[in-house]
Amino acid sequence: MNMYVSNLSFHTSEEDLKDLFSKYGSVDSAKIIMDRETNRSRGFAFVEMPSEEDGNAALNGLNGKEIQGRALSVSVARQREERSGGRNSFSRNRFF
DNA sequence: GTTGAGCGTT
Repeated sequence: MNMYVSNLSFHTSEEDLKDLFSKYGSVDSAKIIMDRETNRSRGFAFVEMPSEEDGNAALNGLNGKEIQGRALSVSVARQREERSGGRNSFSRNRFF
């Protein structure tokens, strides 16, 4: 279960997300996206959970949850890219 | 000590 967490506070850390999501189930990893050039938080993150039912529970439980002054926006993440073996750009069309 | 919609460096 890959989830997209947006509207984060700039003070929120990955551990904060792990702690929040772990209340609804085991969290595989939480990654806050930082600007690659400035290394500053971009205010959104991705959280991966091994269980989808726990993931949905966390999604429903944490979406709109106010943390550190900002209301979290949780949704199912898009597919980032084909993991490996992608040899042409046609693989990007996830609907085919 | 900066900012505020968004889908990530492999």
